[in-house]
Amino acid sequence: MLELYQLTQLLAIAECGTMSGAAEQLHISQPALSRSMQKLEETLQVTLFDRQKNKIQLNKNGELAVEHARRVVEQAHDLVEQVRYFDRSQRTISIGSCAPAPLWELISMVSRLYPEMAISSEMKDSEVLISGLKEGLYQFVVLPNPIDEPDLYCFPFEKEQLFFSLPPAHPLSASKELYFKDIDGENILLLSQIGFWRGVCQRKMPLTHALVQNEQEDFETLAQFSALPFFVSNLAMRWSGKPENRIIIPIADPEATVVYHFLCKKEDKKKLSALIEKIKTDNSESL
Amino acid sequence: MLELYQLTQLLAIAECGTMSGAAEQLHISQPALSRSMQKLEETLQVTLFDRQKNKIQLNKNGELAVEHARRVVEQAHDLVEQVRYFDRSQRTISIGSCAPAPLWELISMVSRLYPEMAISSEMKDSEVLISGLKEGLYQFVVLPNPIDEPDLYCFPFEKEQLFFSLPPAHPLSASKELYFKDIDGENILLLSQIGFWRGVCQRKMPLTHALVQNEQEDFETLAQFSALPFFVSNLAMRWSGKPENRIIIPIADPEATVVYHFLCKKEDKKKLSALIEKIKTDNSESL
DNA sequence: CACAATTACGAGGGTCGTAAAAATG
DNA sequence: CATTTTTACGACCCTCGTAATTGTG
Repeated sequence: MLELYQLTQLLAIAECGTMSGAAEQLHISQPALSRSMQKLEETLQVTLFDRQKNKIQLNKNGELAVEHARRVVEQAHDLVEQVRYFDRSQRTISIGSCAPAPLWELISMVSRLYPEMAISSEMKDSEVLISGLKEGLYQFVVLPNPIDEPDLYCFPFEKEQLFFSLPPAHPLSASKELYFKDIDGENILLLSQIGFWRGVCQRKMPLTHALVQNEQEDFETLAQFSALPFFVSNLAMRWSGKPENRIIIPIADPEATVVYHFLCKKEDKKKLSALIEKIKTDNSESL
Repeated sequence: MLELYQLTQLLAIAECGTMSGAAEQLHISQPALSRSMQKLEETLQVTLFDRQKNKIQLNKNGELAVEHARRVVEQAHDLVEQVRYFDRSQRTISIGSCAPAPLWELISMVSRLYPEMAISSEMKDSEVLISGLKEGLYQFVVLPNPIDEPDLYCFPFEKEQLFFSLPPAHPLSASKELYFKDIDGENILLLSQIGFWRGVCQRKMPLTHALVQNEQEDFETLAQFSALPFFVSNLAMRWSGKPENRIIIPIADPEATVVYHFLCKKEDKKKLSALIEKIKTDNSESL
């Protein structure tokens, strides 16, 4: 009977050129390898090596066998990888979101409702999220707008409202409300992982130079010890509190307010019913 | 360690749907198969079956694993087939010929000169022989004419001269020589395996109806007990003797005489030197 | 003399089969 | 009660490692 271990051993010999070297690489003794290859030749009913008492070399048969063995062993390796990956994906809920804020609540909800599942989440553009949802890359996604498609189930999730956080000394700090254009051109502090807000910012404040921070911690330090304007939102403040010594001024542009929408395949609606119920009851309570 | 026998067992289960059935098909006991699959799940770190005490069924992981396993096992099978086939081809001399007569002598020569080699021979058209030679399908071929190509080595091998074999009562049996057209239109007896002679016959005797015999034995019986004309040649008579009670009349058309040519790759000339030498010395003796 | 491959022999791991148990329809 | 899967136990095959042999540069 041909077995995979024989093929991997054959490949090791092909790599090393010598049996003793291959045996070392395989963590077995030379005699074991020698007999194993004799057995392989026996099952194939073919000689694989030119033997010259003191050294061996693959013959034509051997070289052909090595080519095939490479493919077989590689495919066997793929089998293990793929099955493990698939199994893992079956036990993982993948969430896609257009912005970070919805994930804060969703991840905690999901981990409580489906404690046996692993959770993975990522932020992408709306088109990527929708196609990813359709391909099964995500179990559900969060978009900044509703979507009406026959196979997809969509409902409003929660609202995020953007504010400017200004130092008290800022000339506009007394305003009741502001527009993006009022601050446009000033340096502002910005986090890098803010999803679609990044695009909103660039469109509405094209003249502004953003000091982008990759680390949450760095951002908070700078937010506390600099006089730079930055954004906060109702959701951010709910989770992290109001920034100290700052004036919070709502942004009046319609783009500064979004209603996030939960989106999943209709066929997955049942699987996710617990989550959907929870979201909806929370929504009605918060009204 | 993943092994092939586990994958074949998995495939058997996928085919049978039940473990006991698969065990029977594999000629092992159910418990052995059950534990083998448990071990497979262990090495993959994944469950492959839905277990319900009394019956098992492949789950999603299992179905994916089966798909991959099919490929792996199939490729492993291919490995064995291909390597064995290649080894055999290394130990086989394949001869291609345009006609049967040259093979009679060549095969006996080759089997004596290369007693460890298997011999395979076949008759094909010239173009097929030449392309087959270039592709390595044949070690050498025999053509009815010389070929001049840079990579090929060619020399005249032996001459075959065609005769009519007529019953004494035949109206033309007293002729010193005959042409194809003299017999054209009569029924003649013909063997099926005569290579390019078949084409010669059809071109030169378009009106003749050939009674084609597939079996050498049938042909000889009919040759002996019928009054039909048939062909013989110097080579055929050297090997099988002159037909009894028959008049042998040479055919004067130039197409009735061919000089067979031996043809091999120049790169194979050295390997075949023993044979080539033998042929050449035999040729010079026969002059 | 170092190094490489093969042969000999005993030990251990793993798969196998038989027997028994548990569960289902 | 027949069928199917799993667990338990003992047997045997087979691979492995150590040691010894042979042959080469």
